[in-house]
Amino acid sequence: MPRRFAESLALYAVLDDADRQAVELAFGPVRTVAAGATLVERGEPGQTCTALLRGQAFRHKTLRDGRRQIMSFHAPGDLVDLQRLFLSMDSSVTMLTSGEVAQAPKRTLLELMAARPAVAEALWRMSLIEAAIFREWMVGMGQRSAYTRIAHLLCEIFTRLEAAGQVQGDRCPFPATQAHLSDSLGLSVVHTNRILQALRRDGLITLEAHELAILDWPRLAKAAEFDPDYLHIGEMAA
Amino acid sequence: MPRRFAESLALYAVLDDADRQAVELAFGPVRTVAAGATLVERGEPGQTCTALLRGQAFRHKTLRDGRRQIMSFHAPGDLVDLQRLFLSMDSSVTMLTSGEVAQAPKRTLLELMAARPAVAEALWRMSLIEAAIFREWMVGMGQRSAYTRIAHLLCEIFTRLEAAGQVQGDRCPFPATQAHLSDSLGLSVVHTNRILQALRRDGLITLEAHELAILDWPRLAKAAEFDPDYLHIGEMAA
DNA sequence: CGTGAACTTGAGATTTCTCAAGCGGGGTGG
DNA sequence: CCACCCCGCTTGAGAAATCTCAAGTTCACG
Repeated sequence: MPRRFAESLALYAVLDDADRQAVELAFGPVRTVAAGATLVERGEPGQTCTALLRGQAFRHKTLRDGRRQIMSFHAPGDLVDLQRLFLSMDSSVTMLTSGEVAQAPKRTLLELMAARPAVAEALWRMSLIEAAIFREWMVGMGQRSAYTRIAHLLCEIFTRLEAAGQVQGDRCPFPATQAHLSDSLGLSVVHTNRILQALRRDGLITLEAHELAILDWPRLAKAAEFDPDYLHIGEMAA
Repeated sequence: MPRRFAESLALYAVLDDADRQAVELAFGPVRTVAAGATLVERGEPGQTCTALLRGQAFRHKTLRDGRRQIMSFHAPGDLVDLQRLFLSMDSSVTMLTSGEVAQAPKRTLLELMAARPAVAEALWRMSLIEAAIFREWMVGMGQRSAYTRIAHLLCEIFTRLEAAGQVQGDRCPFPATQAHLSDSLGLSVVHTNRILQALRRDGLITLEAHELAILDWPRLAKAAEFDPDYLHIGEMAA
C-alpha cells in the first residue's frame, strides 16, 4: 500500500485537487530499494528530492571512528531530504527495511512552491515539525533518564506511525535494532537492552520479530513524560 | 549598532534592493527589551514574528519539575520564532542580555514570501540551518564527552557570532552563565564548571566577565571535533 | 556595606559504559 | 537438507563519567 505522496503531504496543509495532481506529477517512477540501501549520502549536492513511499529509513551522521548518531526515523510519506532544496546534505539517509521511493527534481519542486502557496505551506510545516522533533530529542538526551528516554522514543514512533497509517490495534512495525535505538538515544547497546527488558518486565510493551506492541499506553506515556504536542499532528491553521 | 534585519537576512540568499526594502517595511518599530525578558512564550499562537536586532537570547523548554533544556542560542539577525509562521510555539525564547527586537505581522511575512521568492529562499535557508544546528547538538549530546561537547559549543558560538559581526579579534561577548551552558549540553553545573576549568588549564580559552576569548583555535577546534560545515555559512547556491 | 547570583570545591553516590563472553535464529553454501 | 556462520540479543562484572549534595567564595550591584 504505497500511499501516494500527495496524500501524505495533504496531512500538512489543505491541498486542493490541482495541488495534489501537480505534486504527483513532480515525482518520477516508483523505485524499489533494499534494506540497508543508502538513499542520500552526506555531502552530495544532488538535483532531486526523495519521498519515502513504503518502508522505513533513518537519518544519521557517522563520525570517523565509527560512532554514529541517528537523528530521525522516517515513515512512509516523509520527504527524507527536503533540506536539499536549499542546502547541501550534512547527514545521510539509509533504509531500515526494503521499500519504495520516488524522486522529484529540485527545480520542479521549487517552481511548485512558488506557484502553489498551499504546497509551500505543507512543505514548511513538514520541515518545521521535523525540527520540533529534533528539539524534543534534545530534551530527552539532555534531561531524561535512559528509561524515560527509550519509553519516549517508543511513544513517538508509535504515534507517528499511527499518523502514517501503519498501526494495527496496539501494534506497529518496528524494524530498528537495539543498536539503532542506542545510536539514536546516545546510549550503549548493553544499557538499551537492559532498559528494554525493564519496560517489558513492567508490562508496558512487547518488542519482538520487528514488531512493537504497546500493552499499556497510559502508563507508558506517563513513564515517558510523553506529550504529543510537539508533533503538531493535524495542526493546519495558518 | 542594531543592524537592520534585511541585511542579516541577505546572508542567506541574494536579495535585491526591492527585496530588502520590502523586508524592512514588514517590521514595526524597534523595541528595547531587558535581560531575562520573555520574547516568546510556549503555546501562544501570536500574530507576529520577532527579529532579534541587538543582544542575545536562547530558546528553551522547561519541564514541570524545573529541569530545562536549552535548544539554541540566538544572535543579532536571527528570527527567533520563524516557526510561528506555520505552527504554534512548542518552546519559549528568553533574552540573555538586554537588547532590541522588531516584529512583523505573520500575514505580511507570508505575503512577502509568496511575492518574493528570494525572501522565501532566505527564510527557508535560515530555518534549515537552525535544524542542522539542532542535529549537530544531538551528535554532541549523544556521542561526545563533556569536554568535547563544551569545546564544540564554544566553537559554534564563536563562529556564529563571527558571522553576525560580533567578534573582535579572538574575543566575543558571552553572556550565558555556566547554568545556561549546562542546560544546553545536558550536564550538571558542577561538571560544566570543572570542564571549563580544564579548558582554561589547557590554554584553550579564557571565559570571564561575560567575554569568551579563544586562545588557541586550532587546538580547540581539534579537541571539539569541530567541522563548521553544518553551519552552512555563506552557502547560498540554489 | 549588604545581598544574591554565579562560580568553585570536596566527597560520596549513581548511572551508564566497556569489555568479554555466550546464546539463538535465520539465511546460505555445500 | 543440513551445518555453519553471522547478526542481533543477552548476561555478568568491573570501570568510568557524571551527578548530587553540601558548603564556601567572589563579585557585581543596590
